[in-house]
Amino acid sequence: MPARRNPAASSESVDNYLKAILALSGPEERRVASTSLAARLGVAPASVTNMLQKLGAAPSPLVEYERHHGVLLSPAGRRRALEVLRHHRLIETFLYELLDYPIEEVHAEAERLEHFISERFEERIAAKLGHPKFDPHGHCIPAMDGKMPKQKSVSLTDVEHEGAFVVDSVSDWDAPLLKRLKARGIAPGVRLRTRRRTPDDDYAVSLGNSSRILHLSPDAAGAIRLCSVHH
Amino acid sequence: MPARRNPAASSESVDNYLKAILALSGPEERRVASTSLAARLGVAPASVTNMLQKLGAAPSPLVEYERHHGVLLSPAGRRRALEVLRHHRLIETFLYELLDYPIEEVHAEAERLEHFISERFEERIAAKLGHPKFDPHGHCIPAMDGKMPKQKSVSLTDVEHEGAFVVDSVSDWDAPLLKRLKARGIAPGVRLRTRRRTPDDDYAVSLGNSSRILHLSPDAAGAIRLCSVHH
DNA sequence: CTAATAATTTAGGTTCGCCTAAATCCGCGA
DNA sequence: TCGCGGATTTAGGCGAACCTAAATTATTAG
Repeated sequence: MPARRNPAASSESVDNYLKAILALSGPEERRVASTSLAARLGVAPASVTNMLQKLGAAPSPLVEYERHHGVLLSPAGRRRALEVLRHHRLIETFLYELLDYPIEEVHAEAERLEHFISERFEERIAAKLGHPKFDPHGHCIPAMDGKMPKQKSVSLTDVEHEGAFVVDSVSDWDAPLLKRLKARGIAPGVRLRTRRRTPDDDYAVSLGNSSRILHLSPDAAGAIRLCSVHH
Repeated sequence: MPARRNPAASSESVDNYLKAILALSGPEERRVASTSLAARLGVAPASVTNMLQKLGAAPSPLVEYERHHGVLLSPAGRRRALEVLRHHRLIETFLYELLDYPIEEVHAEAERLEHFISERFEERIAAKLGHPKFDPHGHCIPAMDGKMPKQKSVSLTDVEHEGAFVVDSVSDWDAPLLKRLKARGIAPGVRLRTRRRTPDDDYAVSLGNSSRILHLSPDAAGAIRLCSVHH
């Protein structure tokens, strides 16, 4: 008989759904709508529904899915998602630190490799890197037990008034955008001052001690997360 | 319209067919029978026929296939096969040299990753390793332009002095002998060091890093072909 | 409260890579 | 030359993951 495997077994595709749910459900673990998943994954909404039904109906489900009410990771699903995220961020760090990749290329490569590396590979690069806690974008790397300190940072879009911040991370979702921001000097660790927001969709900031003002689009602003530098 | 891709586009599966054909057609580039491919790939013969038909009928074919007469790599197919082989051997070297993998684990990991690394990854690990010419098993790594010096193997009976080798193949015409050798740890891929030959018909070798010495009969020695290891 | 609109699901179809079972082809011995 | 057996191909299917188009359900404005 043709060895049929567990329908909810991890596959590249399943991994990507789990990662997307993890990302979209945020720290409060909100339920995630299929439309947002579809947008994020670049597939048709109907495909999402299909997949979620499969993932939810498996003997040991990876998600908790209810028709018309979005989806949530099950404990097993969350575990797997965090493992893949750990892979992703470790690989990014590895490519950047040990293979001298340009920062804007690490995401795409990690995105492919994260699904295929073994436990041993994970363990070895983590060791070579000295068990890093942050990837080159400033994102926190989940520990092996799946725990991850919640990062408290704000999106630049949420900041309405003047203030001094440090760039905590820049979303690595959109490589060209990442590159453009880098070219303008915006990268993790950089100090940044916000201006009061007058026109609603113009984000004006200045970098370091410079008084030169940069104007960012809402898209760009949305990709930037900040930590305040008071006290 | 649903962006249908080139039917002969490279995929993990296609890569594996090409690799297998490359391996089985040998240095003289013999035509390869579907049965041997099926055996090597662990799939049904019918599946092989299917795949070969697709690969051969594509706009730019990767193989030259004729029904009932086996298959041969096209120039493009050979190029791709050598690229994947280069990936495989570079990755093995990388895992062994830079990530301190145990030698017996490098193959399985490389087998998965070879399909997914980018040109940049290839170039970077090659650079870090100093553009190695041989993998940790002693196999030659194809150059980027696809050229690869043909490896010439020697019979153990022709080796008179000490040296480090890799078992290239063990003659299979004498099954019991083959089995006995395997039981003693001698099989293709195994690293083997020869001793100086003092009595004319005693072949003394040791395996891997072990210092234990095995004594082989002329018959056994004649069945073993070796490649030298140029680290 | 109802109707329009937006989100979601169902139904039916595709490609890929694999499988089994049933032809068919080819070379070799009688 | 005939026919037999092994090698190979054809025919018909399956599951995964995707798609479009056509329901259906939820939400929200009037």
